[in-house]
Amino acid sequence: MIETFTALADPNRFRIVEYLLGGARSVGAIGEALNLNQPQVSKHLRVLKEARLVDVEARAQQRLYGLRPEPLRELNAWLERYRDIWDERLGQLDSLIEELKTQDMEAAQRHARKKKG
Amino acid sequence: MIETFTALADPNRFRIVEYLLGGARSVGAIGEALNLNQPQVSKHLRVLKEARLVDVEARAQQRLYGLRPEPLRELNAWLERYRDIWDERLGQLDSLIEELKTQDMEAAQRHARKKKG
DNA sequence: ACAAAGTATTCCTTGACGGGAATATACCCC
DNA sequence: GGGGTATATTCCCGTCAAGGAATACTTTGT
Repeated sequence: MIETFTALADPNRFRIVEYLLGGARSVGAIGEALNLNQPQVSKHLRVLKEARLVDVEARAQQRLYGLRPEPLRELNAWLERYRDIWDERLGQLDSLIEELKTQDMEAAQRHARKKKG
Repeated sequence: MIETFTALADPNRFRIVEYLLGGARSVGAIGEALNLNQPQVSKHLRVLKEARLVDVEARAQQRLYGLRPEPLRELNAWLERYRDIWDERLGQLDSLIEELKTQDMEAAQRHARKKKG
């Protein structure tokens, strides 16, 4: 998780990731598109690869780098644990909403029991 | 976005955020719980505050720090743009699935046309 | 085998960041 | 208002990471 954040914390690496959203690209293409020197592109891609954010496919003498899903999934899973904080609901209303839900469920149960009994 | 990643990239700041998931806490409580010296806690909280990940509430001479939703929401929104990559589907199977869906739709259309005609 | 294209690695320098220690600031209570 | 508590800030130092330049490696085509 921290490695993911570290990898994405660098502006140029972030740009690379954003760029790769358009599909896998070669090192040269990335450098040209983002106006970066080739060595720095390779170095950033190394960090991204170690963070499992990208993988490589050899294509002749080129290397095509593309995004990988795992770290993004983990990021999403991590974020889920904070749902109570960032989700639409404004916190204060939480308990109220939960209360209403509970009331609904209780009402439904009463309803079901009535039918049965 | 990058500021969010930067803030969360530091191990101790990450730990602080995780700890605050349990609710707002004072600087002293954070330091004690995570075994950090008070000045470093204050410094990390400063970074987190500038990244809008936390806010402060004065309580006597204590300061209660709590999580804020905005950056987490932004993170979620950013992640959404990568859904095609990290969502359940395993990438390679994507086109196949899309194909099947299309076939289903075509079948449904044929079906509908038959009924109509 | 050689030349060229594409990429990776190394070396160096510099700036930013985190931790420790000391100090400053704000608030409370008597 | 002085002393104590809680937090913020400053200074210093060591480390680490990013960029530039040069170089090494690998694959391809002839």
